[in-house]
Amino acid sequence: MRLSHLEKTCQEKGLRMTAQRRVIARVLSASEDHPNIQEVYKRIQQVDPKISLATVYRTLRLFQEEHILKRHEFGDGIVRYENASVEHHHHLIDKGTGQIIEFHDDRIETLQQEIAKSLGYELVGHRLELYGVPLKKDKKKKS
Amino acid sequence: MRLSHLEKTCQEKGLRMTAQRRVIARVLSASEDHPNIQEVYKRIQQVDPKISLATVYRTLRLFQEEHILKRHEFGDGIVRYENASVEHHHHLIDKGTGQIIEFHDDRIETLQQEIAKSLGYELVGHRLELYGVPLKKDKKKKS
DNA sequence: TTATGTGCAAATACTTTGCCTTTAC
DNA sequence: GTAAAGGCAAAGTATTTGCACATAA
Repeated sequence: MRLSHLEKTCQEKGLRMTAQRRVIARVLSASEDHPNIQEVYKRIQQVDPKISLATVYRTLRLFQEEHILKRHEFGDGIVRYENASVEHHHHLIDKGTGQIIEFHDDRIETLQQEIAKSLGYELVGHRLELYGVPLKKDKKKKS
Repeated sequence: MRLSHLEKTCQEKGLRMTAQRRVIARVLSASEDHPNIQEVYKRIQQVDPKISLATVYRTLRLFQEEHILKRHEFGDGIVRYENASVEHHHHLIDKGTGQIIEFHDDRIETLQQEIAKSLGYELVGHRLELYGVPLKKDKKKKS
């Protein structure tokens, strides 16, 4: 197959597929990390340097509105994007290196539903981020 | 007593207390919501219209760095502040009205510690936001 | 064909900074 | 007295928009 996952998603949503959107969709499909706009733009430039920053902004906003992308802001004020089609998960951010680790935990999900309900709400979304530093495992060679 | 809570905190931290900082600390002490900068500025203006926006920015940043305030961004791109001295809690945001409800739940806290640990990290911070819509309680008058 | 998308530059936030004046300690 | 803080306007960033041209369907 020649279409990237995101290209297919765009088609399914009935979005008009221009060359620019194709490139942007491909770049994002290929991204397994959480790039910010500048990074996305840089990657796009490497494929087609003609694509303007305005188009990138417009397209990322469109993809966001269509729930093709998720927008994040991990406490450093920088907006990042992530392919929304990947399985539901949360993030643990390494305060030292900035590395982002994805995780999922059903107990948390259940608990959140429960809490929302107890407050009189139906949960329609949530955001959970953990910030941590690596555990010191000096005791690696446990006697 | 004449000093607001935040004024005292500032003194404890050894911050130089200017008239402007006093006003800003008082306004924030009196705020029980989660105002954004514009709102904070407006409230400050009502006390002392001479205080400049630059000073508000500088002071809010300072208070943040000193852990006197907490910075939030609840998904709408607007930066909001909250008195950091209040007890630890999380937020549930009403997607309809934007109303912010605070809650605390020890089970969540414990679970988060556990998850971080299982990923090899020591938890040093976290962020949890729930987004919900009011439950329909039509059955209010349960037969 | 024709509504929609794009590139470019200008406009609009929002936030920080330089510099000179003011002030807390 | 002196280092730190404030006011103001200018400078940065980040993002959006107006408009003429290009293009997908």
